[in-house]
Amino acid sequence: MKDVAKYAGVSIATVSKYLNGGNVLDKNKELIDEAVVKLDYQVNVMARGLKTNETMTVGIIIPSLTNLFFTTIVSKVENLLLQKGYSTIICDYREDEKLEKEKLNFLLSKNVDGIIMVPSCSEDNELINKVNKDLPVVLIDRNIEGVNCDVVLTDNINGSYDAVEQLIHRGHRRIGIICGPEEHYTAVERLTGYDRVHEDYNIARDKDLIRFGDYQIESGHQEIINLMKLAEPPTAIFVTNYEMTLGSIMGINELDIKMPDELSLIGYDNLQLAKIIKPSLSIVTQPMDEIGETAARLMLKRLKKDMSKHPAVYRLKSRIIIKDSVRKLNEG
Amino acid sequence: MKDVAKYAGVSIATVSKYLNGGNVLDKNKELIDEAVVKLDYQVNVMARGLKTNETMTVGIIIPSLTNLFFTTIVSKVENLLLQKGYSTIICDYREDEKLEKEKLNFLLSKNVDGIIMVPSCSEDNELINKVNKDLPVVLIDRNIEGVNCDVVLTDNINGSYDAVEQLIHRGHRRIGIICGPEEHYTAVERLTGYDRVHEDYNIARDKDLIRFGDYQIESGHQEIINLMKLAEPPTAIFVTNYEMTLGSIMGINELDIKMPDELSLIGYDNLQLAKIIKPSLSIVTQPMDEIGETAARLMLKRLKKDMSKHPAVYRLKSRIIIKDSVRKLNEG
DNA sequence: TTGTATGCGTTATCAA
DNA sequence: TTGATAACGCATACAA
Repeated sequence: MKDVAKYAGVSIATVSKYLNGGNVLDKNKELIDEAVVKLDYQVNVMARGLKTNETMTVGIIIPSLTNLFFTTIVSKVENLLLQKGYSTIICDYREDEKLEKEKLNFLLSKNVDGIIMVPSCSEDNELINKVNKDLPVVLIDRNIEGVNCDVVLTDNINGSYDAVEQLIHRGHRRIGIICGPEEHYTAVERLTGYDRVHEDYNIARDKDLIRFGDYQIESGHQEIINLMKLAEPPTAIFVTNYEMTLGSIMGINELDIKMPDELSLIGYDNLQLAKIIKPSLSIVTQPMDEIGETAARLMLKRLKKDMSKHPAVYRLKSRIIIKDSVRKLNEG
Repeated sequence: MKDVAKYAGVSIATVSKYLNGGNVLDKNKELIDEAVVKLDYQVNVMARGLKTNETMTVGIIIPSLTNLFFTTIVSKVENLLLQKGYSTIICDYREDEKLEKEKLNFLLSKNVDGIIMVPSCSEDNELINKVNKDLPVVLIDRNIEGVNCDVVLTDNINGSYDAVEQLIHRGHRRIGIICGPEEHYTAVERLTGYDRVHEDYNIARDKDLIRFGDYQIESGHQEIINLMKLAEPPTAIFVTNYEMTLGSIMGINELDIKMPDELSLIGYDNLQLAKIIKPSLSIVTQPMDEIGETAARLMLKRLKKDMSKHPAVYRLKSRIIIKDSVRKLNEG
């Protein structure tokens, strides 16, 4: 900037003011513009940060960088924040709660301006609340009891409810579900939807039909085999995330089960996959781009010190798409 | 730090020196340690950076955040660099070359200390070389003609050669291959391996058996169908990345082709997938963790101004795993 | 070994 | 509108 000032024949203060949107004589504007181009001037983010106490950096913490659901959201967030000049430091904690805390501390030590995170299910609210006092925190996908920061969720309960209801409408009564880990936030919600629709339609639940996986491919594969090997297997199965959906399709192929004749299936999350599978797969899709967009906008708003409606809770709608993998059961 | 100095009753310079590994009287060490804990002191990365001219930040640029191969590598890199105190700013350019340049400039404007990137195949060497003059650049997965920076690659040619050779050893002569985009660095290499082994074994190539996809699920699905609908379909097919392998398995299911009786298949990249598919899938796996580790170590070395053996080229070995999806063809 | 003093590149204040 | 100047928090050269 010193060089620019010298080249343009004005003071440093004038350059700084102009570059930050201040008013300057037209003559000087031109001079400075020219100098900036000529000298290829770039602001020193460190020096600016030292003064403004802002790093223009947002930390993102997710459970895994190899989970398509999270990385799709992160990709959206990253691109939106970058458009506003913000860097994102993306950390994954590999589903390890100890690592989660480490990454959080790391981001804090790097003086990020805000944090967007998908917390582990046992993350404690005190820590989050404490962090949230110093800088904006936006939670994604999972809420934490007693936490008072912004959060962007999907309506897992209704999504699950609607999916199972579609099966019921088509005459299914023995409906299996492959859930995520028993204490997991979204897993609990999705199971709740399944429970409620059974209650509402007065259908007794069979414990054997409710399986808990770990949201990984292999458990989807294993649990669908367990379900289909029951003495009285389900006529339809609802699988509650992408990885397990993938696994269950492998299982169906392995057992040579005809879909939808011998089994109706509704999967989760990946539209692309749904189109490729034959018969075309019915799924519940979460609006990943919208989730990312909402989280990014919310964060940008907070970064501008706009704390209106804090804490904000967004419940985005998931969408259910019924395709050929579901058939109507003949009564009797 | 001023506060720490005051609390400990020493000068700022003493605190700074101690905190940076300098020698200080034991008595003062204790005092400073106590003050640091008491005041929960954290260095101001901006102020430090302003002095040292280092941001302790490495930029990572990849084509896509939704590609498992890249995100696995990135996850490894991120974790290793963090252990040394480095942040990573991860950018994806969504396979868009224009966006790629934007992201590169963005990272430069953020004064990152180094850049690790998977370049688009048409990235120009001049730009990279220019950047590489100012800060260390490590290329991953794809090399660029005429570029003089460090690069970490997989031996695609040999990996492909070995895979196809295994098929030949088992009596296959009509071997299909589903490649990536025609100009793509790794796609060209993997096709070269296919070509060479055909030459070495004196097997004529049939153009119809060589298909070009785009490394996405759908093209794997489409091309395997094209291959199997040939008047004289191949007895074995080699699919050259993960997404297309996924797609081709969908296609096999759709066409109800019995594997390996009617078709032998070798896929790519995902060990987990290979274990789940029935019959168990033969694959070529790239050492993703090793790639990430090598790139991270190389970057750390360059960041320490150790420029020995520059530019370094690493060619990591891929591994071929033959499982039940490949069968021995009866001669005659 | 310790402390004083300087400067890193900005932004912001205030006088001109 | 402009410019001189202080301050941000730290690292370091140099003097003590």
